[in-house]
Amino acid sequence: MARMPSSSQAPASPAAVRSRVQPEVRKRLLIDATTRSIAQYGYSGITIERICAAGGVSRGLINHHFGSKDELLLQSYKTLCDHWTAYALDGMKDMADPADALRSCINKNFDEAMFNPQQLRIWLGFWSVIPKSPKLQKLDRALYQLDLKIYQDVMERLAHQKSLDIDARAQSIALMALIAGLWLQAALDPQSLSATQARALCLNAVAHLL
Amino acid sequence: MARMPSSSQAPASPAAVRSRVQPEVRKRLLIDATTRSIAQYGYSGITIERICAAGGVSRGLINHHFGSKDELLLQSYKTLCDHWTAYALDGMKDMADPADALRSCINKNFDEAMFNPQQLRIWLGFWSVIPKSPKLQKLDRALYQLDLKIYQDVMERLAHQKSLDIDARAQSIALMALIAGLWLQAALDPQSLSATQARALCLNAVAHLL
Amino acid sequence: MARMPSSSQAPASPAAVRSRVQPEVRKRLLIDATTRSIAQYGYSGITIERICAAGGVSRGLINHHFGSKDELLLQSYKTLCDHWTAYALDGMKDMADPADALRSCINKNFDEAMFNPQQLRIWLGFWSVIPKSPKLQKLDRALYQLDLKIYQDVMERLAHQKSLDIDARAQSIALMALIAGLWLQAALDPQSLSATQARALCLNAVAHLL
Amino acid sequence: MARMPSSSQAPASPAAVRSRVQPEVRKRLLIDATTRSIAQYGYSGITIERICAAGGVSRGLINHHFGSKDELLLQSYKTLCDHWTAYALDGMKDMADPADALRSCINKNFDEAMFNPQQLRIWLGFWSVIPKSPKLQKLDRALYQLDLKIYQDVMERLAHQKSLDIDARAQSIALMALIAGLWLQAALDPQSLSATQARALCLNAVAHLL
DNA sequence: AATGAATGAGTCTTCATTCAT
DNA sequence: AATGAATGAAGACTCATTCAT
Repeated sequence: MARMPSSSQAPASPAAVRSRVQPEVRKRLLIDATTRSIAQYGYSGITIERICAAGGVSRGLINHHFGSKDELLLQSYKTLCDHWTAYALDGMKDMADPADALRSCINKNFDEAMFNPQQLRIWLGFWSVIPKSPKLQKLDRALYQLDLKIYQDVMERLAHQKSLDIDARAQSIALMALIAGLWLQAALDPQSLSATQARALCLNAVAHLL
Repeated sequence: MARMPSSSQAPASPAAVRSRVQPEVRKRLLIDATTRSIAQYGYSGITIERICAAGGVSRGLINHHFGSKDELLLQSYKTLCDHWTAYALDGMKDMADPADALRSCINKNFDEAMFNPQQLRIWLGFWSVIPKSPKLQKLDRALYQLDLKIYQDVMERLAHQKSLDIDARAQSIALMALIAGLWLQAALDPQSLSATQARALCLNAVAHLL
Repeated sequence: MARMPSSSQAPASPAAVRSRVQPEVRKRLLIDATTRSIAQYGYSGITIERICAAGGVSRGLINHHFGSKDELLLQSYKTLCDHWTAYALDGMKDMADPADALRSCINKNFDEAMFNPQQLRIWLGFWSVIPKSPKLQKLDRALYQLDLKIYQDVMERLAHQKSLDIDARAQSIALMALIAGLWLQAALDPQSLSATQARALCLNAVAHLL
Repeated sequence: MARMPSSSQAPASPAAVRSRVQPEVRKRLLIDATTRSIAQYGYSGITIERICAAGGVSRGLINHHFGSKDELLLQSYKTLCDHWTAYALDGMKDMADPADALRSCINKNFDEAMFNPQQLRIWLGFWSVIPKSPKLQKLDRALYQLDLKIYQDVMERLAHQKSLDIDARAQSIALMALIAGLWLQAALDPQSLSATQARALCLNAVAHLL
């Protein structure tokens, strides 16, 4: 099963060595260091210096590979979205039963990899700057539409199977908002909401479909 | 009817005059300028200079009255929460019918004063820094518990009235998460969600109670 | 007689005191520190830090008063041009005899205040960036046209007085180019050219008019 | 198309290949790229990256061949001076008539190859850093003395031929300053001075010798 | 010889804060 | 109480140079 946040290891070496790797590998490492830094310091607490320290590389490397901090952040959000997409779609195809698919979808939102304060605060951090960044906005919108399509498809299959007359689109928007709201609450106050509880609330919200 | 964002007036004075007013009045003005600035520039885009410009006062006044930018932000969030609380509670007492009360509660979340991109982005801005600020966290937690209590009470009254056997607390958490998720979505992509649509989704979620 | 480069004194105080002066006074001081720094370090050797050190103020003050280093440089060149204009025009009006006026004009180009390596290198420094800066270009062009007009007027008066048939404009352009070339040579290799020698060459070039 | 018998020519490959050429060839290429870059970006706008891009080689090559950027610049100025010297002397020997020689000398300063904004700004760029670089200073001084000698010789021959009593050295210094001043003016404001006009001014300045 | 990834010192700029007036 | 000049720490970015490949 796919593990979402690849947030790997610490720098390890004291950076004394001038290790030389493929640009793509370096970029991945820096993107990873970025998301880890957001989790650690908060979105507004990240600096080039901190990210590079987290990645165990020198300060100049971000500009070398990304040109600017903004571009790194953009790429990081893109990667985050891509990972989530791959993760959410993962295993959906095999499921013949739409009910299973819907349950699977919901469950993924609340498994350990996703539903933990660190990960959720990464999302929250990006969300807060989306309104001011057209590029991030575009990425977010695409992600939303993709997710919406997935939920809507599943729900339509379910409705058809059970001969229910529902507005699959509206229900999907509601379910996604519910999930987002639970993520948000968990990011703001992890104590107030367990993964089990959150998952149950979602499943209950679509109980009439299952 | 209560108007939430008191976003009132322009500097008014010719700015050349060193107008000397009551500290409390100045504080209110600065807090107001702060929320307006967040709406305009985004949370990470606010600076002392911009806030003071928005308030039509000089750069030194914030530290004079609040001691620090952080304290101003804290007071601003407190004011935002207080306003919301007063607003949400407003008119609740008069309602004998719990169904009316619940509908009123929900409606307030999506009226013009609240459910507009500017206002929602103010909330989003504060949310993003809550995980890193214990003081903001505390305020937010209190607000959440208060809101939760209100919803729970109403739901319990409803359940009793209609002899329904529900978990009022769980339902309240779910409803609040749904509302928060809809706010978030509207903040991220105002085009994707109308107030009418959002309100309908919430009312539908509690349809079994009404 | 006007003293061109007001290049005054060193910081004097250890900057421990937070001296507070009128913005205009501060701006003058910073502009003065700028030209002195160009003389000392060369145009490409000036930094915000060096200029502020030369002015005995903190690093942030330039941006406070000028907004950017570029703007400071622009203002500095403007001041340099204005000073030169005032200086060159100074005393011209009183001279009834155009021959005296021309001699005076020439002499000013080679008196101690102007014709010294430090001062000439300031001009050279600015010249080198004029081709890349439209704003500096504009200032320079205006200065050139003004100077040209002055020389041309004097020469026309001279020609009229002596009933000579000359192209005053062409002669003026040539004289100005000769002066500029001598300035340049003195800036590049002060040893190779004395003020006396340079002055004599110019006077010789217009001997037929005097 | 028939394949030409490979005459072991330089590949001129599609740039993807790591073409390996004689060091001297590479140096020439880099020096050429340097002057072109100064013309394009201005002296203060040149970077190792830009120069290498202009030369179509990788970033590391300058330090590989020249050791430092400063050394490259020094070599570039040397080359510029050498070219000028060869160019100015070129054809001088054949001229029996010193008047022709002087006219030729002057004309070369204002032909298309030299008297164009790009070329003149290259000179201006170097001039601006000469005061701060002893090595460049030395090169410049040598060039000046050489040029001076040439002009002086020609003028002495002319004076002898026409039995004129002139200070050939002083006249040469003046002529060179006039030329330099015209170059400078054309570099600062190309619109203000045509080659024809500039040439005429110089010829007029030595009319008494011709 | 050639490449370009990596480094880190240097620079401009931003901005919260201080404080003389 | 109010102003805004002054400070200086912190940040992003530039860029010559180094060096593994």
